[in-house]
Amino acid sequence: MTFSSEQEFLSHYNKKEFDAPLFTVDMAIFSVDAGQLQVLLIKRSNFPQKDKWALPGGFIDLSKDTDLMASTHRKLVEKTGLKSPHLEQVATIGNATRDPRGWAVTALYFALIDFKAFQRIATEQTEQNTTEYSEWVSIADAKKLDLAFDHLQLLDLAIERLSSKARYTALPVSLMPELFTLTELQQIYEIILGQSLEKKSFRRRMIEAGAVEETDQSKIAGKRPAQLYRYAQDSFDFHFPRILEYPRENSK
Amino acid sequence: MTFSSEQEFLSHYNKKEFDAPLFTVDMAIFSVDAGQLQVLLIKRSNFPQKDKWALPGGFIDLSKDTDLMASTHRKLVEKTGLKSPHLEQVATIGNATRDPRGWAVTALYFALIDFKAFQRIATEQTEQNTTEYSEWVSIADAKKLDLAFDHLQLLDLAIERLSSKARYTALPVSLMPELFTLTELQQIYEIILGQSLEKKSFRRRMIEAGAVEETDQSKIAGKRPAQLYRYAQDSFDFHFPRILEYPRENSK
DNA sequence: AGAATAGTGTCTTTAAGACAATATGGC
DNA sequence: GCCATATTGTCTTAAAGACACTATTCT
Repeated sequence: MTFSSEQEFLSHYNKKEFDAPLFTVDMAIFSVDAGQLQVLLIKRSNFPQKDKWALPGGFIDLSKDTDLMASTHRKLVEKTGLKSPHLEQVATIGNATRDPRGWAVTALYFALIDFKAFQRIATEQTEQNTTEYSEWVSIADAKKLDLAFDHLQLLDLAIERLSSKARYTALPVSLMPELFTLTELQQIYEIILGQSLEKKSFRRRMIEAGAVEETDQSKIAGKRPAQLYRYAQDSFDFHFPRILEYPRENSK
Repeated sequence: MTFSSEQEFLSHYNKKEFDAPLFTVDMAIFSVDAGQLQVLLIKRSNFPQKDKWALPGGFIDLSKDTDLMASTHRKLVEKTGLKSPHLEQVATIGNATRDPRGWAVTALYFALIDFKAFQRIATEQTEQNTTEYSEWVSIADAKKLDLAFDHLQLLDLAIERLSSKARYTALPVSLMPELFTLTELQQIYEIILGQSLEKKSFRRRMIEAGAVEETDQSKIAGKRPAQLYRYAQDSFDFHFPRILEYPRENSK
């Protein structure tokens, strides 16, 4: 059948005639608590892979979601109640075997949220509007679970992206509350990178590159009070001029 | 309807019951010729957007393609005849308005190929097995065209990824033949970055980081013969320790 | 005073940028 | 010898790493 115009073509077009892959979005929602990087997992309440732990995600709602980011954002709000955390696409994985229902594609995102803010919201909305049970799991524990589908691999991709971006961006600031001390921020970086950082270099880098700015407040928590800083850039994707190095050989 | 086992669920599952977005892969195939970055565009021979220039791409073949990369690779081979160029995912874009047929998602890739190798293959297989007309277009020209769908935006994304990776990886080497001179390689970098680079810094960087290695051959092309080098890493994703800087203020 | 945490001084190191100088081969 | 292009020498600069030192508060 041939058509003489775009309009005529479109009026005859029926996408159900074609075999399309399943398409979902999945996300790794990260947070830091108890000195460890945590990820929010849900327990699947439906087939397939019922009762397994999985990354939150699901199908696009073609009538509600205007674009991929909006769809992911909607799911994130449903799970956490948080409106504007950092959300970023990691990769898109698709193959014939990852889902027993058939050829399936997933767009993988990761989100970074402040654990304290999540707790505040979670206690407010006592009744979660989700039927799925969810839980924060440390990365170390998550890697030991038998996650649904290829979600272990997806989780690895997301962690790798996060830690590689922590080497040259201010991204980890999005895991912090509005005001924070540089020591607190450094601890978050160290958890993400799995490596300890030089205090002086870290502070100099943050301040001199203009990533953070002093506030007039300080935080008293036992010992010497610490200066509170706030993030001083528009985007968490702020790039430092250089990468954080891996530890040098000859350091004691 | 409830199911008592995964098997029972799957035997009743019919994906056509659900409304899924259209899913395609698209790619920006880059090459350098005549001192300019070029992209391979095809002229669409079917509706929708018939007769418009577009990035090569299309639907997944669920029976032939094992995964997304394989599908993209197959399309790339169909267009260029080249088997193992660099191929990399850039991003996945999906929304309700980018395709008149409905909610559509595309996984965008870019490929880097040696223009000379392409010409050689193209003349070998005189009869291209593609019905679509394709043509190399310089980036400057491509940006002036009224490309199909949101392909102008996709092209921009791919170019941005390429040039940002040229700042800290050896990726542009994949646009070169097996053996090349450092001056030739530097020219490619300069075209991609749209910026001239310091000769000494460039050579030192390439050699000292171990990205390239001398061969015992040299190239005579008129004036002083130049040493031929080959790439000395496994992956084109080799990272240099630092980024190439933007030109300094006080340089003459 | 002592402990613990916050914050600074300052020397070293690494790799890039600037730019002048030298080398090689064709004509 | 002259020109064009290839290649090197070497000084400067930017920002990170190392590590010791000082500062502030609590008990």
